[in-house]
Amino acid sequence: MSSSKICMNGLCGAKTTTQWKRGWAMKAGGFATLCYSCGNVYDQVNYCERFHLNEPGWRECKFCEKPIHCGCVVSKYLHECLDLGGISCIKCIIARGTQAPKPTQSHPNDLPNGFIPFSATWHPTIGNRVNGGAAIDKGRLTQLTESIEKHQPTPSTFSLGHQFKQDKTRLPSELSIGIPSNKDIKTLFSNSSSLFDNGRTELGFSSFYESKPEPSLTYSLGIPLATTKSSLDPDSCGPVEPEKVPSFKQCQRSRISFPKLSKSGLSIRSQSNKGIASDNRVARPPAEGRSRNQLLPRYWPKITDQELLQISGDLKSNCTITPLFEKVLSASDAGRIGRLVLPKACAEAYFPAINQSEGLPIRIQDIKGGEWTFQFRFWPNNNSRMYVLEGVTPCIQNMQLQAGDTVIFSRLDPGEKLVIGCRKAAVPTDTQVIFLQHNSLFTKSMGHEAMANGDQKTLIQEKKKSRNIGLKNKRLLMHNKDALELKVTWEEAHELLRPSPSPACKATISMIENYEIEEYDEPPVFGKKTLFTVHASGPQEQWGQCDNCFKWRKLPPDVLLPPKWTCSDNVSDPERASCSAPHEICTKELESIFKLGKDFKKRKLAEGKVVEEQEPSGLDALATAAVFGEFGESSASATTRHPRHRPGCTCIVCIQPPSGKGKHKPNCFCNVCLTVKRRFKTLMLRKKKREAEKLLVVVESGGIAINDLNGEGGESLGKGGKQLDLNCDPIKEEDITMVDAIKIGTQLEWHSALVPCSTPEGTSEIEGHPDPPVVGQPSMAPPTHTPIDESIS
DNA sequence: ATACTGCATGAAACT
DNA sequence: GTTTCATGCAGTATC
Repeated sequence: MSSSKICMNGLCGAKTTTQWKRGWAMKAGGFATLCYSCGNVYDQVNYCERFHLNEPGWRECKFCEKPIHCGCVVSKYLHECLDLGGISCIKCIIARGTQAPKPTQSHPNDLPNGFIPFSATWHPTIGNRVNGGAAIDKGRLTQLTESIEKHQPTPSTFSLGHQFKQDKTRLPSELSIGIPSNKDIKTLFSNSSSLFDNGRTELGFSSFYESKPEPSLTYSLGIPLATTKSSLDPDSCGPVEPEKVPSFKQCQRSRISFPKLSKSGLSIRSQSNKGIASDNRVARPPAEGRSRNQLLPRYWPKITDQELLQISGDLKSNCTITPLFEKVLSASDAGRIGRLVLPKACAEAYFPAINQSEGLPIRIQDIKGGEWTFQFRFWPNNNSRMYVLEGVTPCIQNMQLQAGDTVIFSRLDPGEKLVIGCRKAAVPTDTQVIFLQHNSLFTKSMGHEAMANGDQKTLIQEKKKSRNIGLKNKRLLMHNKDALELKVTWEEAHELLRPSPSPACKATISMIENYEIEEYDEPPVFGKKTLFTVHASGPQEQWGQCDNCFKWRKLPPDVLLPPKWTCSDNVSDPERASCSAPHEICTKELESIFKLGKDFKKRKLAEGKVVEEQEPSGLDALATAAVFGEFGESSASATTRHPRHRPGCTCIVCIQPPSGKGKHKPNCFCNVCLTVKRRFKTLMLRKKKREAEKLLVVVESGGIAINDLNGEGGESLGKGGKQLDLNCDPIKEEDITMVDAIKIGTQLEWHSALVPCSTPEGTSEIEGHPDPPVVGQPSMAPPTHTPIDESIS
């Protein structure tokens, strides 16, 4: 359909509109006409068919002096108020019609002349119509109003615009009333794509899918919130076919001149049914604005009526507040950088249009009445824009917000002043997700995928959907203090893993880079937690607690306890294989041990920042543990490594010096560093000795000249002899040349020069070790193997 | 060394 | 495949 007529919507500006779309069927015959540009709806005589004004045209809201169209729901200055047959001025939000909250002061233009609220009608073409209904007189209107006040059932609304997008979530009963089927609508609107681009179509039809009372969000701050549970007389629903007759509830329509219920709202309630996010927030489509229908539901304001009233009360102003959108603060939003990323659609819909990247300063009021000035600007981004508010830190801090909390932007009318509000995140949100994710991971690692039951998955999905902290905030999640705590717990959990007690469960031992790897066909089980004490000069001890008498029994360090363990299982110490046996050491000493263990854990937590930076270097933690063992009288902590490698263990895995951040200093005298130095020195001396002997044999037999050795054997050291290839096994004599030995000796001297070798007394003996040396710093190649438990985690 | 700035990147969401 | 947006990062400014 095309014509050259001018759009009647004075704000459309589409004076040259040449294309008109066919809208829905008119009860008078034919089809409504839609303005291609603004989506405004006209019938064939160019005026809105919705309210059937006696005299089409514009009138003025005498309250706010804004022009009011004939009642066309797409009029910029006329709020949708279809649900109960009323209209409201979008500027002053004072509604008139059957369901308007009664203003404390009468609107001068109350029930304008000629205004007749619509009611549902039946149209032979598209079935029940819930808009553009029959004309009724004022007497009938009064009657309806009384009926509404009498019944007050639970209204709900649904808008067609949403229906198209959110078809999947509609309740089965949703279209049981006089609403065209999707097919009908799609047919009718097959050429009306722009209709959904400007957010107007949603005003055209209403439906019902919520059973919960949804109060109107039409507020005037000077007006007490009226209870808007309401109804219409079923008669007003107009003639409909019996099988299509809407229920009483369906027939009435809540008067929403504001963001209405949405799919999201429903979704949230579904969540609440599952015990998550159990608030009664309902996401509402945003208020009028440019491209408002493009706003993602997650940005729809989920502000409760009480909160709105609270804000209204806080502002102590006789104004109307309109929630526009909200956003969950990301880590970067709430961070010190002071930049709040605005959803593009929201920024373009509700903030001033800006052409320059620098943007412009924008004043936003908080709910306490304080004024903040932010820089509203954008950055070019992939042929698009990224809108930010700069300088929000003071405001965020003032409101004591952090990542995960929500800021809500609203508009204060008259004056179109922006207001920023907030909502704190629910407490369990983050940890819940982390726990579940960890739980899922853990389950998986144990080979128990089946254990990740549907509830958990659902829970995770729900949380993901809710996006309180989105997936893009993984880092935030893991840097959370709770997460750190959890991480430690996770490591501890690893420690408790035991091979399945099943007799059929036998270990398959394979060698990977000279390390024994035990593999089991069956998933591990949790063992009993024990405590280890490490003395600098003595052997490490393990302590296990009896499940019966709760006494602590000393155990050999390599014993792994089953989940249930009692004194009678203490085969290693027959004297204390009974609960009646006394404690091995006095209670005070035990307390001391446990306190040290706790202190160690506390310290670990306190060093969370360091842990963050160093993660996932569990070896560093081991080194720390080793230091702890050396300098403390004794230490007790749960090992965080493979069960075989306890604190104090000096095997090649555990003694690897730290690398990267958190390196030990050259003059560090910790157990790890001293052991490494000692072993390296011993090894090199032994090599020197062997090579000298070999050379002697060669020289004596008139063999190879020394210079010739440079060509082959020297390669592994590099031309400058500065690089040492420790991937070769230095024990293999055939790989070592005299030059190698000399150069290695030089390396050792150089290393010694860096690290004053002040070997403690009693540790100066030459020590051999079957493992190849792995030295981290400063010029050594990193170890090539992956520690066992790191590969697990 | 630290803070600020403007853009780039890539995962996730969306179409 | 495209868009959005959280965050990284390099260059620059400031202390």
